[in-house]
Amino acid sequence: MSLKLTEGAISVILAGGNVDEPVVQILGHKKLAGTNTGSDRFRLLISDGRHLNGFAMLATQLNNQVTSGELCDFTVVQITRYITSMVANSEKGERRVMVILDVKILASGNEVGFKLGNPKPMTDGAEAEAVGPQQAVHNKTVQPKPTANRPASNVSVLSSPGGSVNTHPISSLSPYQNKWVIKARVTAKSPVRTWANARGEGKLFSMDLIDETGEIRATAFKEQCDKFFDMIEVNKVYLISRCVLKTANKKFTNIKNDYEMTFTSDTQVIPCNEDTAGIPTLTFDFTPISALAGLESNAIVDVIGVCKSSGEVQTLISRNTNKELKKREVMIVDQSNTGVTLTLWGTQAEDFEGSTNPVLAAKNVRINEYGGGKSVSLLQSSVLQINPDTPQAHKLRGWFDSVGATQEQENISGRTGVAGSGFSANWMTLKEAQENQLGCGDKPDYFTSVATVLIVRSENSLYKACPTEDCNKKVIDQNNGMYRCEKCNREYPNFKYRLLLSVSLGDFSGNQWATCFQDTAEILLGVKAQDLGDLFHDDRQFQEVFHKAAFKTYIFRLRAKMENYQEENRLKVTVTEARSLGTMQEHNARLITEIKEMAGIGNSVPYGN
DNA sequence: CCCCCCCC
Repeated sequence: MSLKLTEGAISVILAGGNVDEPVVQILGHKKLAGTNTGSDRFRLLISDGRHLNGFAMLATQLNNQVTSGELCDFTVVQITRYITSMVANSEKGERRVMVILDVKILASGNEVGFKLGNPKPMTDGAEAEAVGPQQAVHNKTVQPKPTANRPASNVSVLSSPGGSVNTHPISSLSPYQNKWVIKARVTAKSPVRTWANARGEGKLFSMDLIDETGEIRATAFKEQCDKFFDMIEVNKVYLISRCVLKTANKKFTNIKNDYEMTFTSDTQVIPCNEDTAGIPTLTFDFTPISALAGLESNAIVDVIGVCKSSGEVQTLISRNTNKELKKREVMIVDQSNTGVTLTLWGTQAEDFEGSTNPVLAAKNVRINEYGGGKSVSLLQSSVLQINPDTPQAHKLRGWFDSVGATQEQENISGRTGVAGSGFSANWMTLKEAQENQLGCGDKPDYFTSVATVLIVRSENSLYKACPTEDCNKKVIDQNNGMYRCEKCNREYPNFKYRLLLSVSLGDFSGNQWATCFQDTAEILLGVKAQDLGDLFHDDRQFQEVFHKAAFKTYIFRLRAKMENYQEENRLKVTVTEARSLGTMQEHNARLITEIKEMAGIGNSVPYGN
């Protein structure tokens, strides 16, 4: 193998010229740390044997080749793909930066072991020497300098005489300079969303942009939202300039960039229909479905799988917003021979057609844990592609048609715990539930306890509710034979009895007050709410029902949420299910399994499997 | 200037 470097390549490239697949030697690298993992960048010192270039940026997808040592000092590589771009530099105006997109290693650094040739740093003289026709062309397409008195709307930094523009890599954008134009593809676009809070109200949409060097999120508020929403289309390429850059809050995004852009009244967006092949489309970093089980809840991942089955659209009411939600759960499977439930929301759920077993590729889905199983759920910021035309999707299709369709997959979304009961894992004693900070997050936590009913409060346990189906609002007795429902805003001649029962539950570790609504209260009391209401006039019989309910033991499914009541945090617990303990044999079998798991004895499998 | 992303 020849180790001949492409002498003179660096001066041509830095002058704006093109050199096909130059061979260079790596003589050093420097890590430019980002603020989060995944946003680190490496700057390489490269030599063509004649000149050194200390401003060769490595595309982030090649970072692992530096960290693995593959691109260590003295390594000789062929640069198979690169771009250059002008970046502002405070001392020297602009400088051309080379971004290395792909390399082929020709000889490892250890193998070579020394510096080839006698490369010298590039000087302005050297650059001038290399100026050719290309450089002359590029000099003519430099953007006009913004001036204070120029009308902003009719002179565009994007309209240059030759029709071509110098564009800047997304990876070079920062709040410290605003004279840039990016050429970027929209990979995701949010719907318009409105907000209203203490600081005001408005509307916005946001989009994700990528080019060969990186990605960034951009948001358009209010007027800009109206102005650009219809124009911006997913998968199209645009020339974008004059946005404001600010530090991205990593809490709200998984875009790998320390900054994000905000559109301003000055912002220009021009569709770009030419030379867009070099601008990448959305890239995925798929996690095999089998690996999802080992990841933490709330982690954001990309997944790809074939839809093996899909459920019906379900309608539910959000506990937080009281808004109606539509969701559809589909089972996707992949070559790891594992399946996971993927949850679609809204119109995506309604429009979904699963009967043809489409391949689904989803970017930025969130891992959820429910009942010991893991599932993935689309978020507003997720991207779902159905039957994408990619090699990976075709391979998956081939696997599914030949093997996957007929084979049984392990389902990591299946719940552990008592088989077929709908009960889930997360067994806890009452004390553990109190000590494990359950319900301290945004969402309630669910747990399961075996506990005994100690006290059942009869006071205020029964109330007269609106007779309308689905309205359980307490009615006001008008004392004229009519009952008023404030929620329905009307009076009825009748009502129905509803239960809202406070019970103290106890186990060996402690006790906990909990609330039972209609269904669970009827189970604990052993009577229907209506029948209990009919007994109301007979206090002895009425109280007897409550006495009989005490000292019975159940498997309780409990929902826990920490609430602040009179400046004190207290755990509010609701009974969502109360089940018979079953036979002692069944109960003991579960306990024995738990003990084995705790002690690490044998190949114990979750109870019920 | 948003930052909600849902349910069992």
